[in-house]
Amino acid sequence: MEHNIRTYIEDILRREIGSDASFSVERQEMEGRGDYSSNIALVRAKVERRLPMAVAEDIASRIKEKYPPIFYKVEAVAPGFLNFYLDRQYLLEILRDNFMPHIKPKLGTASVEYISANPTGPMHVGNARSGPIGDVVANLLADRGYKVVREYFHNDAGAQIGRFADSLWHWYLIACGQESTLDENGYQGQYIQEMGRAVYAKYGIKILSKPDIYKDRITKIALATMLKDNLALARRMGITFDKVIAESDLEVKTKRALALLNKKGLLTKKDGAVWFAPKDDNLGEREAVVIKSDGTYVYFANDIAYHAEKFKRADLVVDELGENHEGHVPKLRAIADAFDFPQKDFKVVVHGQVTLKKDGQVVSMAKRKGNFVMAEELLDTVGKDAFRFFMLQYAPRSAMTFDMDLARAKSKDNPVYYIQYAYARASSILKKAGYVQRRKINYKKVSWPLLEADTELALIKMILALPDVITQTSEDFQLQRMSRFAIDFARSFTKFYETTHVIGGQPDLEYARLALVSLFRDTMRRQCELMGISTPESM
RNA sequence: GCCUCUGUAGUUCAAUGGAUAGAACGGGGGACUUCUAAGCCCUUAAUGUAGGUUCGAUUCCUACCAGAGGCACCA
Repeated sequence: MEHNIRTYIEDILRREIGSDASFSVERQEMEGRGDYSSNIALVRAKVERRLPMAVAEDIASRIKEKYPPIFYKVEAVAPGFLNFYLDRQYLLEILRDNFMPHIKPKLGTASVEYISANPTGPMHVGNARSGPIGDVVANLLADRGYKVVREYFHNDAGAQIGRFADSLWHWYLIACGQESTLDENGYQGQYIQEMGRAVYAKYGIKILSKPDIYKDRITKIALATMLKDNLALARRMGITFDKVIAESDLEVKTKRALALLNKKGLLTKKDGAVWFAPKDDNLGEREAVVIKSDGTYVYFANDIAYHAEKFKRADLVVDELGENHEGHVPKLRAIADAFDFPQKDFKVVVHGQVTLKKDGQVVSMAKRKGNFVMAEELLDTVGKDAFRFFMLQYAPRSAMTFDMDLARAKSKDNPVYYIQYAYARASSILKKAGYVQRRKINYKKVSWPLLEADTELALIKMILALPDVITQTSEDFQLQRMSRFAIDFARSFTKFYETTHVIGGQPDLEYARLALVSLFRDTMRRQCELMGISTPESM
């Protein structure tokens, strides 16, 4: 394991209190609050029936006594906070420690499903938000020690697809110059009209009289094309899937999964249909039809099969969904119960809606209506890095508003460039000193104690804080923590850069500073890799 | 109607019940001839409303107001 200062302080405090009291330890950046602080005394005051300050002072003096080499100052501050100031020597020690090889624990297999866009139209921005989120979750889990399987579910079956097939046929008829009216629930986007024309261009009117054969055939081709496009688009976002599961291939597994549920008594018949009805459950919230009265499966039935399979082969299952599927989550959880998969290992990440503004207007994004902004358009406009970073800046669950025109005009304002710029500057210094490719800094030969300036120590503290940021984020999936930390980290380096000249001067000091620059660069690269953002050597 | 989520500077977003609510963009001002000015420094400005719990609330509870999503033999 990497060194985690925050949890280390937590451990110290826990030992001091000797109970499982809940309290927090957090990193501080504000002047006068130490490097880390805790509210432990405020929490304990109630239990011990003493004044918070008294408790704080008490703990402070005990810790100072017991751990003199770690903290150069531990202070109690009104109304009862405990502020820890880390000793410089101790910091440098951990820094050296971090150069030792770390053994990653083996945590088993994690399945992460994301994007899974419906193939009935091009991927829109709301869908695409799933990409960077799911991908970074996968990266974090891999970093933590899971063997990660990235999955994409291709919804190419069911009633919605039937509707799509009818619509496609309709637009083909129109292209042929035939009379035809589109069902009111039909698809009417630009893209499907083009597809209809493309079918006409390919077959002419030859297939007009054989809808029973060709409707199905052209739909299959259309769906396959859509899948291919979506995966290609994902690749442009820097995402490659290990597994693509097609709903239409699931039939056997679905039958088997339902049989198993039936054996467990979790299926009931009602109104001629078969329902999934988990018992121990408060209400019909989770009840859902799995087999329609006409004998066909609904999507949910296939989802049961798919999840049953995931629960079998993975130790951790993550679903990344849009908020419009949030109502589906209790049912998914019921599936986990049905297949005896622990709820704590089944994580559902929900991302909020993306509202788009274009020409000052809010654009609604309904696939059937066809008025949506395609992810591709956005990706073309801002590029992969800005796209990913933009999506990662906000808490996944939060709704976000996105101004297309602003994106076009101001993609340069994206903080991702601030980060990359800091990285490029660091690279530039190292290159100038001759250290990028051929020669590497030998961290073991660095006189670290020569680094004394506040800007240098601040940078070191951030380097040492990263493991904690990664750990926390891999647990709660609040991805904005990563991107925000990266911005702060870049700022910290920029401050150092602005105040300190690295090259030149006393050789040992120069070497130590070069080492710091190199370390910053390594650390930043790791972060960018986790976020899937490129690190150009120059800009 | 029922359920879920969201209301924070002009705008887009942060803040495990904590200290002086942070950034970015925008607005206003400024410095610098060194390794990259996509940079730096200063400044401007906010918790929807009304109660409640608490030593302490943007965070928890209640009501209200405003917005989004879900409540199909759709996906």
